[in-house]
Amino acid sequence: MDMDKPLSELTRNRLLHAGGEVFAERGFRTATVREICRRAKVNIASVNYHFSSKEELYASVLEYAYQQASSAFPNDPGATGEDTPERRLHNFIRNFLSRLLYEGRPAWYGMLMAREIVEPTGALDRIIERAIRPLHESLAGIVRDIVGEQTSGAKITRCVLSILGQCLFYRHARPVIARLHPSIHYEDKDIERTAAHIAEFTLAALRHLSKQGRKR
Amino acid sequence: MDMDKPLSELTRNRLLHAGGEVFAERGFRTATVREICRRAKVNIASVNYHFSSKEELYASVLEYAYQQASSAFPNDPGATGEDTPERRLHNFIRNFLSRLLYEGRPAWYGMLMAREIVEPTGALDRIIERAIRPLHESLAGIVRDIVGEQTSGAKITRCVLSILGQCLFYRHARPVIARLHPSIHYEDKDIERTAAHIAEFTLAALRHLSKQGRKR
Amino acid sequence: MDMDKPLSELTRNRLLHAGGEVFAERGFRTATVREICRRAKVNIASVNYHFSSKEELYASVLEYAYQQASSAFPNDPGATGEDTPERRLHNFIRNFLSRLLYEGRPAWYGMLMAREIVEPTGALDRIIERAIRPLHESLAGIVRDIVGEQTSGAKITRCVLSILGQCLFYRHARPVIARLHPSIHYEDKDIERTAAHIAEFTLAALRHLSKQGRKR
Amino acid sequence: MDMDKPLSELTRNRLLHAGGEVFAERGFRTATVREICRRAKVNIASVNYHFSSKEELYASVLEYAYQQASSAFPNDPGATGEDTPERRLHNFIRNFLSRLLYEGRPAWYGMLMAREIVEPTGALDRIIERAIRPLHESLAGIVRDIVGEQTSGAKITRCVLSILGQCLFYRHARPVIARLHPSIHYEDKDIERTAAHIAEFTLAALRHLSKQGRKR
DNA sequence: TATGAATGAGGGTTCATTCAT
DNA sequence: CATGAATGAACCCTCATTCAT
Repeated sequence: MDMDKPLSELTRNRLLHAGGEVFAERGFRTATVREICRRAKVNIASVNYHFSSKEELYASVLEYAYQQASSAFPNDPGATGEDTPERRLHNFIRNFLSRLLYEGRPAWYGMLMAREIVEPTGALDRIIERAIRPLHESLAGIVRDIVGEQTSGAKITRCVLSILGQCLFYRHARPVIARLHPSIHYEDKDIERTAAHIAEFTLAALRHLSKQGRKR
Repeated sequence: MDMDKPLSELTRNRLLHAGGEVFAERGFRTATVREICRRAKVNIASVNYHFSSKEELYASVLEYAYQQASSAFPNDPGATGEDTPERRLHNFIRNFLSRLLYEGRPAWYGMLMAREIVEPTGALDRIIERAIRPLHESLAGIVRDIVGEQTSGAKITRCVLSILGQCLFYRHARPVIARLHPSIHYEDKDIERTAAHIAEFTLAALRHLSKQGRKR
Repeated sequence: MDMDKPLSELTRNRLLHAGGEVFAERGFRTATVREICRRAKVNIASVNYHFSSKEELYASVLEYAYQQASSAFPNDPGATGEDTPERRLHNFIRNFLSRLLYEGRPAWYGMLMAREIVEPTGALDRIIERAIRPLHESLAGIVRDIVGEQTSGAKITRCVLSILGQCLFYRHARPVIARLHPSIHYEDKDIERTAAHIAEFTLAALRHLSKQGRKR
Repeated sequence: MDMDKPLSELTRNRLLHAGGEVFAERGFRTATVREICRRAKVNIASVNYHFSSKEELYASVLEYAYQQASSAFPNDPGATGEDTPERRLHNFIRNFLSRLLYEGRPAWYGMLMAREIVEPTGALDRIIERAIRPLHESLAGIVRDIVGEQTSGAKITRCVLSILGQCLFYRHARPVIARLHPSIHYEDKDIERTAAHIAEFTLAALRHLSKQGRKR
């Protein structure tokens, strides 16, 4: 049958996938268009034909990765439903870790995000507005529900950073963790376990702050 | 006693400093030997003459940076003295953050370490054994002193990762934090404030674990 | 009688016009097929479909430009009518300058000719026989009528070159003239003024030669 | 003996000569760095090492050509000595033609100038100030000495353009002249003959203007 | 011991052209 | 007839490294 999928879509998609892999492995500058095209099995001029430049390809890969990750996992992790704030926090952490560490397709979303955060390119601003700021705000809402309204915005921000820092560390420091603590793996159930720890660690801290706040 | 080698030593040192700056700013692959030599005001062939290759220069820079940082800050942060474990934890966090974020000379130690953690080169293994493993173990000792001996090693490791993750996030995600939370700065007193938050956040969590442990 | 070919004719014509513009602006090698097709608003494959190659398009553009210019201006400038030779010379110069410098549609005939003269392509020979040789001969006839039959053909040729050189300089050196003498413009009345000068300058020279010839 | 001529000078000079040839033959855009390096028998990276870009090489070639031509022929053609204005005009024309058409080394000065005039690059402004404006002014002085002070500056400018146009035509239209008038050559004595014609043609015209001016 | 010129591999990009649709 | 995606050669330039001095 072969629905009327245009031929170009195929090449474009191949480039997006190959680009995602190579950019994730090597970073923007170190990645080469030639390697991407080799892996995508397309002509080297295709990048400029479909994306007009390496930089644009990179931006498109980030966009594509974001969409893929968004559709693979619930759209606004932890913010849905009428669960207790504690459960929403746990859900958020599990979901965020899954996005970062999940090894399925596209395996490189987390790595791309991590690279972009540490070594930003011109595409960072778009990423921040599209993906990161909503994440921060969503998490801040959950934290506020736990610690109570009397806690200052600055304090809540610090807590958000503490939570994200704990999660992202498993992505950023993965090579180091692999060497120092080889017993920590990244399968689904390992991610579950990691999420459980971070949720417990964080909840204890937030409850402490909540009590402090109420005392004042 | 070979007093007459200051000139070549000088060139070496200039290359180490310039290399530290440029590698920290641009990363290993993106940094260019020309730029390093330009900034060091030495001949372009000096890198290969003194270090035989760009890669060896990079390894030497990491080693040099580690030594400089070790002499600038207490050698084993938080492990010294006979303070209470809680104060030692706070000291450790403050000290680690300072190393990571301090902007004085050499400003690039933290950035180099952060880069190496996220995007390891061949030099990572040496770094791990020289700097990172001792750090992990030192911190694990403090955590154990707080939560008590009955807590499992795996749990302690997780806590160590949670602490380091909170700290490193301020380095890794600095560009993002600067955009989302421009009120967070990196002066000495800001580092102090960040350390205070992380210490409080962590202590609350650890005390919770400690109580849980005792219940069991 | 084949009334139904307007569409392909339209594409051809659009390519001829766009090609004329772009070739005139950029020259044969520097002009790109993409730019021409973009400006003609036709598919990029059209050039090879209608003209089989960029080179053939260029030759067709030259041919087309010649025809357009021939129909826009009297066919054999200065040779018609039974005017005095002096008036015919003035007419010739004005007409030739108009062809070269006229900015209306197609504005690019003069530029194409000028480019082809300075930097000939494979199409030059055709141009010479179709356009340039008749021009030279026509002008030589006028000159001969002024200086008299006793003047040698070689001398007449030199005079023809002197006249054409004066005219073409305004085309060839236009960028330089614009910088050195910004008061010289290229509107209709400016062309008239330029033609008047060249005609006066030339007539004085030719009359001198004429007198010299008669003395001998 | 081999005086201490640096080795680099050799490569630089080779590139200047090869660049002059290729740029003259093909024009700036069409000329390739590869071809230039091939002809100069140097590595392809040498252009960027010695001149940092193709564009800079081109500018250097123009500069070099100008200096070579200046030293090969009297510096300010026609302006020297206390000759009569008529002889100075003849000298100027002969000298200018020689620069343009001389086939010795570097044969390409005239072609480069001609190309730059017709199809200016970014280097045109420098050329104008260094070479073309002085030429115009020098020639304008001679013309003024012949036609008298009462003639307007605009008229003198027109005469200068008429003279330069006659001369440059032999360069610009050389391919066409070669086809239409194969009896015209470019040897030294032919240049002499061409100069004689242009000088005679021009002098007749200028004397006419001079008389007109005096009548008024 | 130190220099700066020279090297060649490989970088991203652009081009006229071709081909399946 | 017409399209737009695909091609591969060639473009200029940058790089870490080497070599003669």
